[in-house]
Amino acid sequence: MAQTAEITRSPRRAEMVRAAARLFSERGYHGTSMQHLADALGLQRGSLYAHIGSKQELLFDVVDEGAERFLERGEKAVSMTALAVVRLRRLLVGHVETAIEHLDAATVFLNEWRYLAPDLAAIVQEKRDRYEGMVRKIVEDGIAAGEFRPDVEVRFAARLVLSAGNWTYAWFRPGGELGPTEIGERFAELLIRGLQPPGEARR
Amino acid sequence: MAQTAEITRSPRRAEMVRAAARLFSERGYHGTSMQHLADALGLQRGSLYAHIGSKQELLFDVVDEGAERFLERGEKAVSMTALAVVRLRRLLVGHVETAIEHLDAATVFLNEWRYLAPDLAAIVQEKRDRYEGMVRKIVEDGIAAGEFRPDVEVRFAARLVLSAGNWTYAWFRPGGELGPTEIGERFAELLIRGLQPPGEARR
DNA sequence: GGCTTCCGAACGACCGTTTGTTTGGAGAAC
DNA sequence: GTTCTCCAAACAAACGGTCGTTCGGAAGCC
Repeated sequence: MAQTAEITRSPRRAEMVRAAARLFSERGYHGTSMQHLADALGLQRGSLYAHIGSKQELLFDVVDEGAERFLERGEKAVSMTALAVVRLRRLLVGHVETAIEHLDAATVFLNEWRYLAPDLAAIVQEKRDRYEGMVRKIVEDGIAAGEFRPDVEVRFAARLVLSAGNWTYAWFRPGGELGPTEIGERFAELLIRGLQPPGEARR
Repeated sequence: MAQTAEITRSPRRAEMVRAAARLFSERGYHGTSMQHLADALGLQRGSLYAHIGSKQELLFDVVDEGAERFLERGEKAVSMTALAVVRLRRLLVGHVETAIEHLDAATVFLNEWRYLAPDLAAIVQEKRDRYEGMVRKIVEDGIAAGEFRPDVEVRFAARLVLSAGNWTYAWFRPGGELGPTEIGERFAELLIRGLQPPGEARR
């Protein structure tokens, strides 16, 4: 064979994954052709295959990289020795920071992962579940410790928290008045305290 | 010309828009071919063009239909004569209900609208802004009336509310234990009261 | 007959991928 | 210092297939 497409992680390959992350996030997976990617790197279409196995493999690399980053930050937050409120705040700030620092990969991770083939999707699904489990753990701890209302439904609250966090950077534009950290903090604040003033009777 | 692609809304055409909504939501706009659509309707590829002008036109119809439904429900909620808390609750319940009743169109409205050509995207953007404005209005009213904390940032809170609402049906599966109305209500509850018990000191 | 609806073939363009070959340079051998 | 060998990187061309769209004509129905 003329060229072997090994699984090696060369620096050139990393460049390609990065370029793919940007294109996939802008145009979507199916909206991005290998021609687009080749153009972005100043290459011929076919030359890409000296470094990658397939377009699908490229998608997996981008998505998995995104997942790993969230997991890393999340684990730090859950394993802290602190009040649930503090840990939740830390996780949310980390979440938003990670998402915005790697906006392309995060966008692809959220919007395009469903185009992964079943076996690859399963790997990512497991990591998503693990992450959601972290949020649930914190909420559970908070209820047990009396920091959160005893009547909040754990699974529901966790989903809501992630939902809000995941949509946040759909409207984030770099150069706005608020940085990632500020957004994360306000975000946690609002979720923990709610819109109502403290002590307000329930309506 | 043999076939005129008018702007008429025939019943057959509506069928096509509905089928397109389902396919676009499942496979994405670029991941759906006219062949897929023709198969779903038991037709030949070319036959579709007796009813529609282009694939892009089909996307616009699906997205715009989704937008209109949200606006209709939203307007009912803002224009109510009631406490801001009540109106917010009503808007959120309506939002989730609408989204789930028309899950396909809502999904396309959220995930695929960015593939609209600039002039069509602008029309949808205006409607999105209008909807966001409604949420902002309610939050503003709530602050003015003392129902919400005076220090909540209106634009930020509104975005957060919509963010959470928009991701909610990404994980909604029909036949689960909770229906759309229940989800909407719990959703509003959590956003208004927060995770913390009432009267809890701020940490 | 006129209308709507669809078929079936064709259009040029582009898709992701494979292939054989060329290129430029690094390292060893002389 | 010149040759020779080797290798990774990229090129250019082609593969079979699919893309969205057009169009002439054939049915079916009023």
